[in-house]
Amino acid sequence: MKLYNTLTGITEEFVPADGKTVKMYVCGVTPYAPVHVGHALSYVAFDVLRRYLEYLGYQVEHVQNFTDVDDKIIQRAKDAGVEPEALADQYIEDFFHNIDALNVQRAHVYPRATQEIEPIVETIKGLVEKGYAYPVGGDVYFRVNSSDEYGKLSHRTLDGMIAGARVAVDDQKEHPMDFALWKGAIAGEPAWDSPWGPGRPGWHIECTSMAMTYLGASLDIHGGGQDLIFPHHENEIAQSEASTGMKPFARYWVHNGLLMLGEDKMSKSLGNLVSVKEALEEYTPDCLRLYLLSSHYRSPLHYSDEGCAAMERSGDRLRHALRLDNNGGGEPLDPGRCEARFFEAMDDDLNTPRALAALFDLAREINRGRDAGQEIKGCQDTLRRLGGILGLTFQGRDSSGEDHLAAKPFIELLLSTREELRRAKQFDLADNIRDGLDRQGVIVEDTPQGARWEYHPTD
RNA sequence: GGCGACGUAGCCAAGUGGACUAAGGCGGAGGUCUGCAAAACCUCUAUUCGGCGGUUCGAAUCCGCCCGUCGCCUCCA
Repeated sequence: MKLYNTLTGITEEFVPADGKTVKMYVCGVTPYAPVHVGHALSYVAFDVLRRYLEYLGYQVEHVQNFTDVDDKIIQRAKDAGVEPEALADQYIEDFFHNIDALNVQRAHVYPRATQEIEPIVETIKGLVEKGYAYPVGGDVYFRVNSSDEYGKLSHRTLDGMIAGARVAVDDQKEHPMDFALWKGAIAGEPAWDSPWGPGRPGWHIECTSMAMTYLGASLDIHGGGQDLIFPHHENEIAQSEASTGMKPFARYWVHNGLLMLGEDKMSKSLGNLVSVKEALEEYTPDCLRLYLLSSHYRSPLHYSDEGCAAMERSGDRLRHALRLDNNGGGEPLDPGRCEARFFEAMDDDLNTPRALAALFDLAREINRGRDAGQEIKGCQDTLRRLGGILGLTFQGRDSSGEDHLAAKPFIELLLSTREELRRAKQFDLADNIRDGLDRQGVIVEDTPQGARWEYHPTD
């Protein structure tokens, strides 16, 4: 398949270094707030990438970290009067709960920065010994000038960055762009021992260390949101390549576009976010996936209720095509053309909008084939299989909640009365019951198997 | 200020030089089904791709300028 590589700026044929095992590291969250739909966009995109690579026959080794020590966690924990570790635990649990609900396959390893301090310190030690980093005042900084390739991922130069004039001046640092590998301890904050005194890891070094610990010195794919390209991933490259002397640290850098809410990107720091939990209260997991996959993974996507609601209906369309039964035993319908279009789209830098279009066309052909009396079973199996590569479950809204509705026996009593009235051709009275229920939020639909109803609270 | 992305139907969104006389979804309009509805299905729904120039036999697709939107340069998926 072809993948766009941020490092080279072009779409390249992707093949893992050893031809069969894909080492994939995806940047995880800093757990101090509920996981939001923007995170979901990223993890669903990489989930689809992984599922597709596995479908192609590769074995994927998937590692995703938690940055469980950082300024924001410490601050939030202080505000909430809990230990930073407890706060992180709470949001890691939230992360798993919601990401599982979205049918995202779990990574094989989820290292946590706080549990990897030893290898992190070792990595920093090595960088200091080789002259790529220097300790000063309890901190350790990476010497940005030690690499003439610094800026190769984000495609910018040190001069250009400084011209931005938003670089904080710090007299301790040799160069304004030097970044912290180790931060000296501040009283009352979590700290670990190190050769430079007590402190904690900087933001970027943990990923370098954990990626190497669990996947080795060279990764096939390193992923994350586009907002991580600079400085996070740029710094990771600098550290990692300096540390091992091996280039490239990651062969393919894959970045997803950012989710927008209103005029800005959805982000924890701006506070304009919709949590996955909130979204799942309104929409099915398939609906959210369809929505997140309806635009290309590298494009920005605007989140909206209207958009999600539209996707719920399009999801119904796919589900319905799978529910149909054969209507006569005619010629089997051939899914080949749609299937080929699906794979062609997926091969082309994971073009999920086009892949979805192929799925919708397949659904239409199933509907048409059924009406024409053709054998549709094979096409339905294909639709289910291809949808599975996109992580779709084809599960509709769970209607079991209605069992708990206190009014259920009364509704069913009214409906059986209505059924008798209909049989007696007393349609005015029957329609009265239907309209009356409708006003209470109970939607009645007649089917060959009898009346179906659904409760939609009217708020 | 520097770097980058984008602007396609009422809305979302593919397509990036020639079978595009522009996918797909939502919405809308007709139809089938139904006692009537609903749901579902089927059909139709952009002579045109932000604007103006240019290159080319040929441009939504390449180049230039203009207008507009967004991202990164600071924590962020």
